[in-house]
Amino acid sequence: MSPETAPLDAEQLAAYFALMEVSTLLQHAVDEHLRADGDLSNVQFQILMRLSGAPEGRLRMTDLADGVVYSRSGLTYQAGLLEQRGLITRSPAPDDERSVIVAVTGAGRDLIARVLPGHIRVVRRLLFDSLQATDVEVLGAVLGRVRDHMRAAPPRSARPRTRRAKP
Amino acid sequence: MSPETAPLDAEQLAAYFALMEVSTLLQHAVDEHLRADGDLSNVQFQILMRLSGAPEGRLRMTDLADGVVYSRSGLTYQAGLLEQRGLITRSPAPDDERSVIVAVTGAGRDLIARVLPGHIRVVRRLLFDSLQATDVEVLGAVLGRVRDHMRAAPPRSARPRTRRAKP
DNA sequence: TATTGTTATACTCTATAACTATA
DNA sequence: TATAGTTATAGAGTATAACAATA
Repeated sequence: MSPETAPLDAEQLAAYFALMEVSTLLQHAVDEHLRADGDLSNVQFQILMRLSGAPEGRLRMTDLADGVVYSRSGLTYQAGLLEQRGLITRSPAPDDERSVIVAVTGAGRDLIARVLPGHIRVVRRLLFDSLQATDVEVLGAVLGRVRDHMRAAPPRSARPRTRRAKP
Repeated sequence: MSPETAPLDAEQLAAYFALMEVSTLLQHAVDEHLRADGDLSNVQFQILMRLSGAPEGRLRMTDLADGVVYSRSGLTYQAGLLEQRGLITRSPAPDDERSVIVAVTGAGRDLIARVLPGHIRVVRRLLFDSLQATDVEVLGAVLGRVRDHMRAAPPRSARPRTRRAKP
C-alpha cells in the first residue's frame, strides 16, 4: 500500500468527518434561511453578494462563473432568474461585444440588506456560539492555508478535453 | 442593531468563508472522484460506508435516514438505486414488520474497497497535504466542538406546517 | 481559431403529500 | 394514533452539447 493511499489516521478522520458534517449542517441551515427569508438559492445569494462587493456592483459573467464554480450554463440559468425578479441587470460590455456585464440593482441591494441580518444570525448561532475568539482565529488560519493550497493546486487533473464521442 | 445581528468581525468572516470554500471544493472533488471511479453519488457512498461500519453490515432504513440527513423518500430513492446494482439488499425486519433492514452485499463491500484508496488520495491531497499534525488536531477539536453544539441545538425553528396552497 | 454567452435537452436529486402496513 | 416505508409527482438545479456572435 503506497503512503498516498494509506488509511487516514484517527486524528485525520476525526477532522475530515467533523469538517464535512459541520459544513453540511451549516450549509443546510443557511440554505433554508435564504429560501424562507428571501426566496434565494445559495448560488443566487452568492451572486448578489459578489456583485454587491464589486466596484460599481458590476462583473462580467465569466468573472462570476469563475467565483461561483458552476458551469456557464448554470450561471446563465441563475442569472436569468435574478434578472426576472429585477435583482440584477445584464447588458453587453462596451469594450468587448462578446461579454455580458451583470450589475446589481437597487432592489438587489435591498434584498441583500434584508436577508443579511438573518443570515448572520444563523451563522453566528451555529458556528460561532460554541467558539472562543482564539478558536476562530485558529480555524481561520488553518482553513485559510488549506484554501490557498487548494487553489494553487492544478485545476483538477486536467479535465478530459472532449467527451469521447459515441460514433 | 441587536448584538445577534451585528456584522461578523473580520476574523469570523475569514473563518466562515474559508470553511465554506474549503468544504465546497473538497466536496466537489470527492463527488467527482466517486462518480468517475465507482459511479456513486456522495449519498450512496455514505450509505455504503455506514453499512460497512455497522455490526453485520446491517441497519434499518430509519437509522440510515437519521445519519444521512435526507428525507425518507430520498433515502428510498437512493437505496433503490443501490439495490438495483446489487450493492445492498432490503428485507423486512423480523422483530418489527414495519421496518426494513438494509444490508451491504459482498459486491457493495468490494466496491467500497475499490473506491476507498482513491477517495483517501483526494482527501489527503486537498485537505491534509497542507497541514501539520498539530493543525489536524486543532481542526478536529474545534470543529468537533462545533458539531456537538450543532447537534444539541433545537432542530431548526419549527418547520412550516404546510405549504400555502395555491387555489 | 478561441472566447463569451445562451439555448435545448436530459438527467439527477430532493421534497411533499398521499398511501399502505404494522405497532 | 403513531411509526416505517414506499410511491407519485413535481420542481429545482446541473451539466453537456450545439449554437451564434465576436475577437
